[in-house]
Amino acid sequence: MSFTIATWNINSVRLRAGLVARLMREEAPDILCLQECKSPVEKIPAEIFAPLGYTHMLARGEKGYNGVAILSKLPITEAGAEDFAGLGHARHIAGRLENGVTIHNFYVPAGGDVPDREANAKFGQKLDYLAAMRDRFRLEAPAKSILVGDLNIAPREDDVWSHQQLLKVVSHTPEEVERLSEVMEAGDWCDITRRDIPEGQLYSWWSYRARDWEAVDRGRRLDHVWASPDIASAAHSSRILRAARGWEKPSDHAPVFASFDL
DNA sequence: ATGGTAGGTCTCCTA
Repeated sequence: MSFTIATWNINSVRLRAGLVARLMREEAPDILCLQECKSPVEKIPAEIFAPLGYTHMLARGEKGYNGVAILSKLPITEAGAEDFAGLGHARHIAGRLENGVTIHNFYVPAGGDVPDREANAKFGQKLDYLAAMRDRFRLEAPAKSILVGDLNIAPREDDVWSHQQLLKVVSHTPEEVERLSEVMEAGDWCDITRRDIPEGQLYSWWSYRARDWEAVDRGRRLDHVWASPDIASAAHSSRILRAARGWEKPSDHAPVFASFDL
């Protein structure tokens, strides 16, 4: 069995339902994981996605914040939605395919502006969230599992436009990068995107605030596809659809893809 | 050094 999975921080699934439909028509991933849906589950426009073949939906939502959804052409059943670090936010949902593969879809807290948990509670929440993810995967080593989402951390020097200039910017601080590597080591996860594309600058997010995001190209790789070690070798063809950042009324994130032959 | 844009919502909070 082969399938393609994509992860995309959509920044309002209702405002950008048309862009989701465009991605479904033009790229047709079998499974599309969304973050920042910013919608209660019952107001997600599933009726737009079902006619395009995405007849299965798993989701957690809140009124104006967070929210995660898995839209799938393949049958998928819910395999839990966990409240890491007890924040009470809709930041995780898991599903299981008929072949037994588990898919974790995460929206890790952004962490505010100041990288100091004393001065900024949101940064502390981000670190706590990552510690809870780490503990979860230490407790139960993931098998036949894929982890995707907006992890809000760009771990490598070539995952940001300037390593030096971002060392004290939330998303690329050494403390966050260390926490993310602890999550990865706890589950023995493989960073599929970087295994497939090991060289060169690679970004999945460009700020709305840049005057000309494409020319300036000050991006960060915040969105990730990981696999457990038993299925990592089945993954291939990773890519980031940078063009989607240039669509009309775009999300500030581009979708990240990987395919699996299982 | 600063401010820049975007979305959602009981007008400011979050990213």
